Amino acid sequence: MATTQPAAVDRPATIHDIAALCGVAASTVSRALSTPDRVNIRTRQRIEAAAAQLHYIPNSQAKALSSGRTGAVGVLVPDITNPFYFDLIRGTQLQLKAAGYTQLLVDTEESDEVEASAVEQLRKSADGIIVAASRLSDDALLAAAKKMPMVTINSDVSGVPAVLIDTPSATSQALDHLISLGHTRIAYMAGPVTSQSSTRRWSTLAGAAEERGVDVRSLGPFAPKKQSGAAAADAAVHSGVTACIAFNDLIAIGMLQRLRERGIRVPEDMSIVGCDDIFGADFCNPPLTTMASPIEQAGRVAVSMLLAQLNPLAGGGIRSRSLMPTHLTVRGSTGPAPIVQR
Amino acid sequence: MATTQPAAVDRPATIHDIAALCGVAASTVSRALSTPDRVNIRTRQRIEAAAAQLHYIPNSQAKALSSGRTGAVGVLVPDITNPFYFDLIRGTQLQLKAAGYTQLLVDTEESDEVEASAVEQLRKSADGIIVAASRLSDDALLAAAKKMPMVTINSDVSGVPAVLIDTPSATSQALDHLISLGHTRIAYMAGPVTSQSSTRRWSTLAGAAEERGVDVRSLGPFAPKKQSGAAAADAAVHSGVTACIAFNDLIAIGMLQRLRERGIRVPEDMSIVGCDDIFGADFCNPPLTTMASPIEQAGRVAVSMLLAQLNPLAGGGIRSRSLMPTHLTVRGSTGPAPIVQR
DNA sequence: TAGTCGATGACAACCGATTGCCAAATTTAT
DNA sequence: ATAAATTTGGCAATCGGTTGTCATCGACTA
Repeated sequence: MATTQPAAVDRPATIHDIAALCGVAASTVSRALSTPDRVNIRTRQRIEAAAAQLHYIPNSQAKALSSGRTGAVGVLVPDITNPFYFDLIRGTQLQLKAAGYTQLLVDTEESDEVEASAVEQLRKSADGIIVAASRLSDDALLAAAKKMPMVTINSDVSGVPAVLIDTPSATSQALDHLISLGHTRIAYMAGPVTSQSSTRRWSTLAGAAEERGVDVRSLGPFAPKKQSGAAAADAAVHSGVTACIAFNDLIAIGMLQRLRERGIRVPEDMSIVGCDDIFGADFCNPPLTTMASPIEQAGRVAVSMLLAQLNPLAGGGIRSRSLMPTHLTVRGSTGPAPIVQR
Repeated sequence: MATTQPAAVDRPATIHDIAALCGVAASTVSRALSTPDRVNIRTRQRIEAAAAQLHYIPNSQAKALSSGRTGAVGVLVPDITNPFYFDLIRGTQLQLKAAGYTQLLVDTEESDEVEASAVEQLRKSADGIIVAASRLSDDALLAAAKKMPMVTINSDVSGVPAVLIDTPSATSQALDHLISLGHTRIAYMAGPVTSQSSTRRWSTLAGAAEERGVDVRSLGPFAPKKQSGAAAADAAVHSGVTACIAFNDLIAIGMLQRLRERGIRVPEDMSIVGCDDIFGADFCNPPLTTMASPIEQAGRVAVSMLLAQLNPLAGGGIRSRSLMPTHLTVRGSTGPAPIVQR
């Protein structure tokens, strides 16, 4: 067998090999594979058979170079090791894969400069980008979005399609939850100053607190890492509040650890609310009351929105905003306010 | 100013634009940028200035196509959402970035087929790959390694460079730890059957148990996910052991949760040892005794080994094996064996 | 039977770089 | 001053596809 096979060296097959094997031009092979209707069904079948026989795998570089489309989408996150992004990444990965795209994951290290250079880099090597929790200014983001298709997650900039996770509304729920437990002196443990989510959440919280007539102050900012929790815990204790709403679960969990070290009981002496319901929030000690949202779904939606931008053919107007619902998940880290006020 | 600038449209600049601006050939620009010595220092400076002025960014696709080198390295992990891989990924990412490479992260979904096809795919689009916790057979892995530069993590296949995390030796430590606490009936909660780490660890453990004359049995296999912990916990309880060594922390943490639900106290009624010291192992309830190793460093080492393969120029023989030390971290999930034997 | 049209496939330019080869320019040696 | 040895820079092929243009062919219409 295999008498027809001319020179099956070890080098991967190209469309030229297929063309030679079938006695047609390379362009015909290209069309047969990408625009099947443009080619006679019988030649197409011959070509497909030859392709299979030679284990043909298209060279994505070459394809990208000549067509201008790379088949890749960049996904930028500030910190890969932050569990919050795991599900997000998984969501984008699954959805991109289903659509035949490749995911280029980039860790921007919580830095606006790294993020900007990554965007610039990706401009050549990706068809579009998804930017989670951008640290860029609104203007920079808008400028970037004009240069290449983009969807942001948790950045609300007019003119830039976005998936927003509705933590502000959940924050109000959290506040009501704490108020109903008798807390009146509450702290918000803020995230990075460059984080839009943090500032948005604080403004919502401050407004809600005023309406309800309770004392809510902002402490921080704190880096969104578990280690920052120690400083946050100390700040909270020192400020005399009885409950805290943390920027995210990482900080909240760090606080839990620190408070335990200091012998301060949660929730008896201090209630803690986190945000994101990350891996670990359900099994820490005590389990964390937190604001949960469908993160993986947020990733999928972001991909859908981006792909709609890339292939405008399919009907349906392009959504430019998508709000993901968020709800409060009550666990063991919140409880009645201590009776003895200090 | 900018009178010389001919047609600075919005399209990114190419070497041809630079060439035109400097009045030299495109090839000279290419050389000036990649082989500076091959070009007169004065023209080089002019070219560099022009490049900066035009915000030139080389097109990686084109570069890859003509040079054969992509400047990218594929990193394959079975499950992105498994916290164990976070630090690994971060390690590879940092080291690759430092060397000017791009990381292509792929989630192989715990499937050998997905893994195989990813390897095939990456053959064109990456210069080399790093495969963590491969689910491929030894033969398949060896065959793949012959086709392209590769470093595995936790796969011990002769002929394939590998970084091995020395959990077997730590497993013996864990066993001794449990024995010293008085345990004599111990279970190993096995991971996936296709996981080499799991089988290697079990054989080490079985050998050590025989030497020491204690009863260690293998239960499972269990998927390396937190949900599997429930089944694992029930199996352990049913088998009548007083201590368990779990394939990884995910299973161990899942067991902790399940045991708590069933009212079985840890460590009073049952001791649990995990493996990997993942995010969460220190703050679960009780904190998990586990086997820790420098995962991020493992990622860095894997990258170094791969880059040594890619650029054999630099002196120093290529290491083909690297063993990462592991140690037992004792926390609250292990304690003395219950006095009343059932 | 002549004329028209759609389907099909081949040719060739092109994407943006790299690189082998050669010629011109410059330096050095004689 | 001339020849030889080096630099230095340009031409053109190449990587592996995509895509616009055009010739060919058969079928259908008039």
